[in-house]
Parts: sequence; structure tokens; C-alpha cells
Amino acid sequence: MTAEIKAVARQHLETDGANLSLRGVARDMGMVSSAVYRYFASRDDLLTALILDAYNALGETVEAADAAVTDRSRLRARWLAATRAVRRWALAKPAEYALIYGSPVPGYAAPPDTIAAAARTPVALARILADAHASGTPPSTRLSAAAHEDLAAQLTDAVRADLARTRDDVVPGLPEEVLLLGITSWIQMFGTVSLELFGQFNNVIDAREEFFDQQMELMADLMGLPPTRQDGGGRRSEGGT
Amino acid sequence: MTAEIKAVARQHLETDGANLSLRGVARDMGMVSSAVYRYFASRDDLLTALILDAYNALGETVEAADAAVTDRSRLRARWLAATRAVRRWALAKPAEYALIYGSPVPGYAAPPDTIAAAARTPVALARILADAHASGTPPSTRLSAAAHEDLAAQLTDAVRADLARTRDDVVPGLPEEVLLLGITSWIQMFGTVSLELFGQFNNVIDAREEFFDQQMELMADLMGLPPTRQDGGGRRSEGGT
DNA sequence: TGTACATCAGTGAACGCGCGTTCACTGATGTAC
DNA sequence: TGTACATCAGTGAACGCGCGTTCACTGATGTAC
Repeated sequence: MTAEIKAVARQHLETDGANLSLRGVARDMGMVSSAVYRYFASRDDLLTALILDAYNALGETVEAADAAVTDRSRLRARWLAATRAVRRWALAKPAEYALIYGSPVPGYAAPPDTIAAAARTPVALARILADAHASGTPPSTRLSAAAHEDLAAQLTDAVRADLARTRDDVVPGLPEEVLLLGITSWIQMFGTVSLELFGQFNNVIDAREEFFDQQMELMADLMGLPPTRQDGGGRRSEGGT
Repeated sequence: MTAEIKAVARQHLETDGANLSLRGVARDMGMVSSAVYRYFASRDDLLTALILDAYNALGETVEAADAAVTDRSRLRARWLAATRAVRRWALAKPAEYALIYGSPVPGYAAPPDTIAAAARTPVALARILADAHASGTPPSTRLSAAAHEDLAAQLTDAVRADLARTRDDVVPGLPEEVLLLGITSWIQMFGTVSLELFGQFNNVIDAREEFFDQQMELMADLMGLPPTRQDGGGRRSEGGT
């Protein structure tokens, strides 16, 4: 019942964006508008439910994509699978993506329940990095030694404190510089998906899937995730030659 | 006259987001709603004008910030000045930023005039990278040699073609891998600003200015922009000790 | 098996509101002679 | 200096529409005895 309303509302998101009309949803369900109030106390309540669902659907998708890599030690494959899952989900449900990662809805304040759901995807990604660190992968094989040394020296106390707080919550034991590279990669992933989806790649990048993969490979390099087959020194070897 | 309408409309953006009301703007100007039609043919026309203005205002800000670095060879300082200008502008005018870099307005299609204006900021940033290349800075001093070699090998034909097209338009002569790192940095910059502005840093990053600076320093490392004072090997030295 | 009653999903009318756009108009300002 | 006329910024009423939310209600379904 409430699930059906949400399903119709999700369709409306595609055309109306966040200024979703409760009356329009009711109309499409063959109901009178006041009937919706039996299921949702207000339009904002419906919106909140959609936001929560979107965060959870994305989180679930990412978790599943990561879990589908059966050899858990293939850390780069896990990273690529998880980030590709984000992009694929965003392309499949652009309105839901925009709802959670786009501009805030004017006049709408997300209730605190959404915070935990919002964390689901970043936490899934962080777990991959934590596994990499636990398995002894040297942090960032791809940054030069000098750059890596600098990275730690460069951190101000305030940023370090932020990192330490998240570290303790999510990935205990991970060095702050490593977490920093993880957050950098997280930003790069959402930045790439958002710029593509919001139209900033028009007339610049046409090969979007390949470009995304390339960016995520670069981020894997940055985080020091080992090449998928550990046979080639620093060279990636999956997919030919 | 039209400038005043746009000024009031910009204030409305702050509260209403993109579902800006033409009647509301007229009301605030002490005019009757139909009077606005003497200056803008429709609500969408007004929106288009605001989008154009926003792209140009941001572009101008970035160009000015770059130009303010009088020693043009201080490439890292120019990069930091330009990217900080983006963030500062976005924080000062969040609604205008959301209008151009947030989720697309439902039912609104940006006319082609906006494309040239949209390019202004990326072009200003690309120029810094082109100057770095022209002055003989080795591309990406901070990636390990193996990683940098990989970067070129990793590019597929399609991505390479995209890069070549942009290169020929904007920064003739720049190697594709170097442009790629520039685009990566461009994405990182807008990703960081957007995630901050759209609320994804809540409960994660509090020291936002310092964090942003750190990310942009990292990107400068990635692009191989030399440290601000060329006296310290690989170590950054501006700002003490 | 049959009646009385409670539950509750959905109705329909109404509230007060705001919107974009049109159209014939007023009335001040400026120009031409 | 004075009159006649054109320009044009802004008015006011109206069009048809949609919205979120409320409230008293109907009528089917299910439960209790």
C-alpha cells in the first residue's frame, strides 16, 4: 500500500524532480488526493521516505556488487565493482540520485534518520580500503615516496581530527593518510557521476563509461590497491596483453 | 531595469531554489506581475539569464583570482588561488552555484548559449596547466614513474579521442595524459565543493576550508605543479617551518 | 448461522493559496513641428 | 513657447490551472457474541 504510493512517487520524481506533487501521485493511483494522508502525514513525509529508500537502495546495490567478488583479496576488483555499481544505479535512477546527491530541496530539511542511511555507501567503500590495509598492502604504491611522506606532513590538526573521528567510527586502525586518500577517491567517484549526470560532460567526455573506469583505476592507484592479478609488478594486466 | 529584476530574482533563488516565481519577483519589486514581461519573454527566459550570469560571474571570479598572482610562474599558487575562488564564490552564492552545478531543473532545457559561458571556468584552470607544461614542469612529479607510465598505457582509444578533441580546442600541444590529470583535478574540485555545499560533509569533515586546501594541494601534486617556493626538493614550504 | 458493532480505507467537497501568461488599458515622457 | 502625437513602462483584471491540507462522510470488511 505505502510501497505502491512510493513506487508511483518515484516515477513522478523522474519528471518533476523534487517538487513532487502529492495530488499528482494520488491521481496516478486512481485515488483522491486526501486518501494519501492515510499513509503519509504530509508531502514532506513522503519525500523523506523516498530519500531514505534511495540511500538504502544505493547502499544495498553497492554492498551486493562488492560481495559478488568472491575472492575477497581482489581488492581492486572490489573497488571497481562497487564504484561501477554506484554509477550504474545513478544512470538507471537519475531522479533518485539527484534527490540524494543533487542540490538540496528548497524548504526541506532532511531529518536525522537519513544520516545513517546516507553513510551506507561510503562505509561499504571504506571497508574495501580497510581490508586492503589489513592485508598489508602498502598505502599508495602509486604516489612517489616523497609525495606520500608529504601527505602526512601536510595534514593540519583540524583535518587530522576529522579523519581520526571517522576512522574510529568506521575503520579503526586505519592510518589517517590512508583514510584521506579513501575520502579523496569517494569525492572523485561522486564528482564524476554527478558531473556526468548533471550535464557537465556534454561536449567534453563522450566515452563516459570508459572514462569513469579510468578515473576509478587512477583512484585505485592512488589508494595503493594492488593490480587485479599480482603478477605484473606495477602493470595492470586484466583484459588482455 | 532588467538588471534589477535579475538581482531580485537572485535573492529569490536563495529561498526557492530553481522553482523561482516570476510573480514573487514582481511583487518584491513593487510591480505587477505582467510588467516583468516587458523585460523577459517568459519565466524560462529569466532563468536562462540567471544561469548565464552565474557561469560568467564564476568564470570572472576565477580569472581574476588567477590574474592576481602577479608572478605567473608560481603555478601552484595560481591553481590554489583559482580553486579557492570557486569554493568561496560557491559558499557566498550557494543558490547560484546549485543552479549551474546542481541537479538539472525539471522541465527546463538549457539553451546552447550557456555552453560557452559554462566553459569559462574550466578553461581558466586549463590555462594554468598549459602554462605549467609550457614552462617545462615535468608532468606529475608526484605519481611514481611506474604509475605515470601506466597512465598513458591505460587510456582507451575512445577516451584518448575525447581528450584530444578538448586539447585541440583549449590547450593545443598538451599531452593527453597531462590533460587527463587536469580533468581529474577539475572533477575533484567541483566534487569537493558540491559535496560540501549539498550536505554530504556533515558529520564527516568539519574543517572544510583546510580540507579543501589539502585536496587541492594533492591535486597540484598529481598534476605536477611545482611547490610554491622552488627551494625545498619535494617539500612544500609556504606558511611556516 | 445470524445479528450488532467497530474498524478503517477511501470519498468528495471545500479552504485558501499561488502560479504563468494574455490583453486591453492608462498615463507619463519625450519628440516633431 | 506651445500644441499634437508617438512611444512605451507599467496597470489591473481575468484565464485556467494546480497545489497541500482539513473534515465530515460512506460503505465495505471483519470481529464478537
